[in-house]
Amino acid sequence: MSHRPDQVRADIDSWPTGRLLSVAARVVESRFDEVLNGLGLTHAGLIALHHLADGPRAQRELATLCKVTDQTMSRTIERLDRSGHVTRGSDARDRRRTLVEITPTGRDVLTAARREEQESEALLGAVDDYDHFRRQLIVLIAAATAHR
Amino acid sequence: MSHRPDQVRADIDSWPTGRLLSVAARVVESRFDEVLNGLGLTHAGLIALHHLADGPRAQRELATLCKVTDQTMSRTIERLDRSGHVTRGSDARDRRRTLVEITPTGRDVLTAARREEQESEALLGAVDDYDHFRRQLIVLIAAATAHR
DNA sequence: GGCAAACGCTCAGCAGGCTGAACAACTGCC
DNA sequence: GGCAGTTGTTCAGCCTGCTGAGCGTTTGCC
Repeated sequence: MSHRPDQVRADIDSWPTGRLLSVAARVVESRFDEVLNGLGLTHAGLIALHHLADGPRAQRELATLCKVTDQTMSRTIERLDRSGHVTRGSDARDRRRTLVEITPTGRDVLTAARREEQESEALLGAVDDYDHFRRQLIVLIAAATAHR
Repeated sequence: MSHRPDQVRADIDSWPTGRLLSVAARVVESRFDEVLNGLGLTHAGLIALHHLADGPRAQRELATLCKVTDQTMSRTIERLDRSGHVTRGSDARDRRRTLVEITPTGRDVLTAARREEQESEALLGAVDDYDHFRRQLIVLIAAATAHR
């Protein structure tokens, strides 16, 4: 009862778009969890590593790039540090700053994760115009972060 | 440095789609936070109320509809109960079950939230084909939840 | 009737978002 | 030089996801 496919369908149609996005994000990301787990990484950690590939960065800079708050990034980096994927050191020029650098292990893990990422997103074949879909998401994020 | 628009753009282009979805969800939902706050509600609570509009439901049923785990729903309901938006009572036919029912206050708040929801999603004007975009999200969620 | 299995919910604990507040280090201006 | 303000990070605390485990109730089969 109340589980007939058409009813579930009608139901989800009435959801606010924000919620659709959030559910979609969860299901897509969860497909990748196993891989990440095997590598001792998390989604947030992976994104941070991604931004560290080109060289060390201050935490705040990383936070901005990853579009999260400084506080959230602080914890993410702490975990990456504990797991040996990055090292932290204070900036000699400005001792308020923490410079975060990817370790060789971190780099290996990043490479492996990137390789698997492609395949893991196979699910997205369900979307008819993948590139267009991604562009829409990017436009949306830009719109939201711009005029504010 | 490294904050030139084209560079930020190039950067985000390389993000995995799951992450784009998650960031988009956050920015869209955050636009609605103030309203929700004013009503003493949260996003999770609102979705639950939405599914309670047609009558009382068991918690597990609610969890399924909202696409979250039983445990997550348990806490959401607990908060809605504390804030007076729902009441909980055990099902006489099956005392394992908790029947959740929306209160008059809950109904008022739901109506108010729904009204504001429309306007709050104005941001989504940035997307060129809104309906198509939503359909893609729904297809994606369906694909992920189906063959599993 | 009785016992094992399934079911519905909660507790514990972790990760990842957020805000507000604290604190040390730097900057700027007098 | 010194003090006020800004900046970079962290601490505390909240909400929402998740998994794993526990506990009471119901079901089903002998």
